Amino acid sequence: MSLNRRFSQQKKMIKDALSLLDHPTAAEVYEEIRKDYPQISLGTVYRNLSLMAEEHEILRLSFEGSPDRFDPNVWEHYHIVCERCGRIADTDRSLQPELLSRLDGAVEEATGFRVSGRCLVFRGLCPRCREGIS
Amino acid sequence: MSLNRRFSQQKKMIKDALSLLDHPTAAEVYEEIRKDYPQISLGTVYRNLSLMAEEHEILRLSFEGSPDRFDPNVWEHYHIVCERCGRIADTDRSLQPELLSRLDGAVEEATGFRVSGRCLVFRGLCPRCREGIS
DNA sequence: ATCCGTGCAAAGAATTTGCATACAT
DNA sequence: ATGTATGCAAATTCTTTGCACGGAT
Repeated sequence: MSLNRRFSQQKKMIKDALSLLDHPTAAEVYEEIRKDYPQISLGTVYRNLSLMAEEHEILRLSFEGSPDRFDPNVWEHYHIVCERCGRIADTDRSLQPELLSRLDGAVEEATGFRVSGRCLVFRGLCPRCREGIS
Repeated sequence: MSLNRRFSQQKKMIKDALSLLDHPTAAEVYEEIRKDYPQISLGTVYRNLSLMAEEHEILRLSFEGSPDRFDPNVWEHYHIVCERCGRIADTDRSLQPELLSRLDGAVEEATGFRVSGRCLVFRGLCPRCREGIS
């Protein structure tokens, strides 16, 4: 049942924009590509991003109050959003596996669910925005 | 500058539906209320939910692939979604404050952000869906 | 009597989809 | 030659908003 997917120049441009832009929305990817290739269509951007996310080639991220964002880093990792400027940073290296499995264990015990993954989004102030506040 | 908000029957129905339905979407709240009060309008449901969320009277939750959901429990708490049936459960009591502050601390150290909150969504299989799988 | 909240419908934002053509295989 | 992927535009889905009217204060 797996379809034969072809290589396309547009898909490559989309992946490039993804790495360049850090956690962009589809519209941001579209605008970036348009600089070099104005005939790109927003539908193509959405189509490729959705397909790649389905195939786990990239991640689709959902943040409250913003359109979906996309991430070429498919390793499970987590994010923190600056509540002042909206900047998004990865928290990967900060979360020891030991801490996560204790967390999962606690959740499993309390809910009876079997945990297979997590989506952790922290909120806070980024270094730049912390200056001049206190 | 705070406006005088009035009491309305509709707002009460919406809060009632919220507690009844666990993590419903606006459309689900709307359908529930329509059973008893068919003239309710979806706009009114959205208007009230958005206002209440802004005033921190309820929470607005964003899950990937689903419209926003609403929660009358305003204490910071977390959720787990069944990847088979979509059921959403709370994980509150399971997460010891000690574990969370270690998590926050690790994130702060790695990112330089100051953490002020988190939105934790776990993924897994609910007890019902685990049966008959292995 | 005032003026906020409602119902309705239209507008708006985000995303998906149908179709004819272009292009990778 | 075949059949996906594209560009375009229309369609969907989710959510917000403008306006005249009804209801809470």
